Amino acid sequence: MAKFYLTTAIDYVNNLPHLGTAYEKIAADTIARYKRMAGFDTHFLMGNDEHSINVEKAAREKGMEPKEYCDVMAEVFQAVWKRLDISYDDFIRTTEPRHVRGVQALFRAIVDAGDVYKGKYEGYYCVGCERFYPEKDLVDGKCPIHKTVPQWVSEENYFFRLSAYAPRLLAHIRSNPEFIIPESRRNEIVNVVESGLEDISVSRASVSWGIPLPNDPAHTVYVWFDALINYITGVGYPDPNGDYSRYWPADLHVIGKDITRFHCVIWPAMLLSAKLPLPKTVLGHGWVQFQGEKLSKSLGNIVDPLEIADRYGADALRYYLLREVPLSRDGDFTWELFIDRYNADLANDWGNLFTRTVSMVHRYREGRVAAAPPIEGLGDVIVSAIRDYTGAMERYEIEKGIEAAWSVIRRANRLVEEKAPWNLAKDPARSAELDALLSTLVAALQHAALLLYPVMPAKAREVWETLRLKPAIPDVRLPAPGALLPFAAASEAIGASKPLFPRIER
RNA sequence: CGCGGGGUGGAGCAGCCUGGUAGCUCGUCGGGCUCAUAACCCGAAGGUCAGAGGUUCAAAUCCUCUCCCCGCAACCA
Repeated sequence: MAKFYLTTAIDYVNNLPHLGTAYEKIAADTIARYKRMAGFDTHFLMGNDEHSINVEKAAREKGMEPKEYCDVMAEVFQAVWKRLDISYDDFIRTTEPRHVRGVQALFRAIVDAGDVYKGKYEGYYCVGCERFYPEKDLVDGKCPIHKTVPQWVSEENYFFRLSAYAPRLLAHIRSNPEFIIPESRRNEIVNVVESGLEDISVSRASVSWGIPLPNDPAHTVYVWFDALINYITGVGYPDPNGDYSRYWPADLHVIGKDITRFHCVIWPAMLLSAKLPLPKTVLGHGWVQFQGEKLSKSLGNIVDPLEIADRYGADALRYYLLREVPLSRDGDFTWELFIDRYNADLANDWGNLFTRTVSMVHRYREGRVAAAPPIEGLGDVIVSAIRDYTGAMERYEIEKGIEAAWSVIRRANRLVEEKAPWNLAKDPARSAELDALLSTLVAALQHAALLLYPVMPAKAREVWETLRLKPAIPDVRLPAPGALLPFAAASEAIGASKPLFPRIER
């Protein structure tokens, strides 16, 4: 069986999950669910990034040990992901022994390759920011944020010979168009690499909350270097067998556009140095704004995704984000648009098709659906919807996949008007026509639910269960091109009609 | 010359790479239906595709310039 290994960025534990982080996880989760449904041996990794001086500091401020603080945050994060129905297969924390071991092994490999050397890291350092500033970024010689005079600090550090990898990186990017998507991100990285790379500092002598260098335990691994390695330690590196041999290289890293440079330049260079295969694709998605403004701590508009999920359900939030915000672009969340989409698409189209169908099956046929094949070309509509859907999902164009599913829903709603079942029901001679129509509508619901399952797993399951379809939806596979799911002849009455998405009144 | 994204009927977008009747969803207006969550279905109105110049038989689509909006460069996916 073909495998598919995907990851999201691991989250820095100093920030709570917000709408933007949730978007990334939801998108990745939908891809993972789709891949499982398409028959791939799928492995979906997420995790938390727990090292660095800032984490240590945050912990101390709360009167906790760093590890203790990270434990609490790991619980918080995973509770949110669970609430949003994120189906990760594994959750890695960078303080785990398996990660520490792998980081040291990879670091060792890079040292052995001759790509690490000791140098002096120096510059203007702002204590408030905990970071160095290039001279050009200072304002009147002061930190642009704290307006204080930075210290001149110099520290012995280990450097990674990133500069040496520019030609190979460029060649790789050029000959593998799918390595960085969307294309705009790819062009950006090509520019960066073409303009030359500088070696980077990969250790800190002053930070104790980190992973000790294998070759010099007085230093710890720089947090970014440490974090990136999770993608291989998460599947068992350095053990060459087991999950590592099965899943690496990753098929997809889903990350935010701000960290594409780390993932498309530094990370592949590290792997090249260690002589490990590179990930197939890095997808740098855009931002979700809130009511037209960027989510930011300083603006104080960080949105808790659970607030939305608690009010209208995780599926509605998932739907909105995936339908409204293509991975390749920035998008916006506004309550007004959310309610529009919810009512127009979920309540009126899908939800209404569901209730009207279920209700007619009960009203006209005591809840029993006859085993009849789809009529009037609806089968063709479904077949082409599946084809469009698969093509879109393979390109990670989830919004287009959703549209394909909607083509089935719209056609089915139209079919009801065309056939006027309320008239068929009055004429006993047309009983067979009514049977055929009803089973066609059930087939439409069945296939729409299947296609929408990766996006809205809970609601798809609800449709599936009400219609008494078997096997259970997570076990169903996408039908082969040109084929339909086998029609599940009803041996029992279907469930009661109940709104899938109650309208939001305003 | 810091980097990037975008400007298409009231709103949000597709189309642009691979020039050739301007498409979709929502909203508005009119009609139909009654199975359904006042939902569904049909029809209509509404756009000189930011602006100027150029290439071409033909440009939203290619080239040049200009204007405007928004991100990044600073917590943050």
